Amino acid sequence: MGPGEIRLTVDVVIFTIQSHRLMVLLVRRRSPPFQDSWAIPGGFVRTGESLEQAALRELEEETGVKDIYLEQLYSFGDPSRDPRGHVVTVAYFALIAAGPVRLRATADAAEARWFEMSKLPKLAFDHRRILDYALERLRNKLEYTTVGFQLLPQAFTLTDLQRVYEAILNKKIDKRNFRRKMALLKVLTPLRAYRTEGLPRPARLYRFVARKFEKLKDKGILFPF
Amino acid sequence: MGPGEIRLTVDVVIFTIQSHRLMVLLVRRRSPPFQDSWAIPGGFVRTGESLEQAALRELEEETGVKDIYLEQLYSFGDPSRDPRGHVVTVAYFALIAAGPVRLRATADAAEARWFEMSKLPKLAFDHRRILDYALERLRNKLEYTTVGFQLLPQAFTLTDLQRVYEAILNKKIDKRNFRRKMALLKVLTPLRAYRTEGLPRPARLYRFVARKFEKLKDKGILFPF
DNA sequence: CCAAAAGTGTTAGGAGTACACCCATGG
DNA sequence: CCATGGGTGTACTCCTAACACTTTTGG
Repeated sequence: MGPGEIRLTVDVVIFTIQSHRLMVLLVRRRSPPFQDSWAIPGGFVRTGESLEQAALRELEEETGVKDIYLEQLYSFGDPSRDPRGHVVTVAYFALIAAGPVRLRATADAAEARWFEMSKLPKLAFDHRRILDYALERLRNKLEYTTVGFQLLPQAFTLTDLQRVYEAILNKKIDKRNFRRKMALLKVLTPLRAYRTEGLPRPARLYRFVARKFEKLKDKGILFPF
Repeated sequence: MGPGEIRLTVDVVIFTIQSHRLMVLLVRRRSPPFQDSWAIPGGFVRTGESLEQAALRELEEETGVKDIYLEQLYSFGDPSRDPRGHVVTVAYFALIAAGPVRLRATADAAEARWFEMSKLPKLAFDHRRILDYALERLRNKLEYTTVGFQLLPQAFTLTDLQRVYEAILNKKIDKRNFRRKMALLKVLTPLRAYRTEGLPRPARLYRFVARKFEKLKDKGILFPF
């Protein structure tokens, strides 16, 4: 057996928020191994294609979305992870803003569905491990980057934002402390508009302003909730 | 061109400390492309071998060391990174305790040498980028993990430890603040012994005690120098 | 007027930072 | 006795965490 026999795939863990819950996109496998099991969307890397291009391609094939947050997660290469042979996968994770996403019908996967991260089905291959790792990374990044904002639409309320943090960290956060911290960070601009639908009292809408953020990392101001 | 034409390598960025300076191990290439250039040690992953096994194998081939700190860094897969074709590499970084390391003569690399991270030669492929990324990761990890201790022998003085932090972060740290923080973390046990050689006054030796550390991460006590 | 989510301030404790002098030893 | 690196404490600032009530609206 020579080195040429190793094959390379990318798998993309796609997160979003729905009803204040962290969701992940899974596809049902149509062929063996693990036929009919749920799996993280992914596929083989093509010759001449970068890893990130391959991940973006898989992402668009499944969801039709472009221009979203994408980050390399980790590479998994245990030779026994795929019964068909030695398949190394480079895992990515992607964040989609809360809201309806049209899932595409594809040739590869008959079915694609969002699952709550806290209610996962049995997964194919080592995909459960990949998902656990992705969640851990997302939790860590929440504390020192602005990934939290990537999961919201352009305009959102402070309560929306707090719910994102609570859903991912799986714990309650004090409302006053949360708002004070966000105010201190100065990465939010209040909009003229308010949200009124379904609310007893209108809630101010905000927008994330990325350019202000870079300096904060150097100043050590973070999000340690 | 099919997916089978992508080849997979591992490259291992091997750091150590010498004379209070952060050093990295490089090998001189004996064949094209980039013949005679310096490069990060690495090689093809073998079928049936895990990525970590491959990294450990390369590490041992170059240095003869085992049982050292090894962590996956990132995967680089730009199709133009190797002129011979599409070669994806999974980069690792390894930390070797300060002290003399016997570098092995190998078939692949005629020459292997330690270089100061601040005085690097021109490197083959995209290895400069990999090295920059490894240094960034090392700096970040220094602040919230115990990687700093991996670069020292079992017994060390507080000044030794401070020099490691200073070498990696490339800045002076206040001695009193550094020592107070280390005392607060309670991960060091003083030994009975002192170091006397070459010192005006003997310096207490310490040992790192890993078991005490895990809880600190949860408590949010870190190393933000 | 009642229910429900929006919005707001204070206090106490702990970590970070800046800063200067005495101590022990070898030559 | 002197040069050299080892070793120690204090004051201030700032962030964190805990905690409860008033406001605005729709029904």
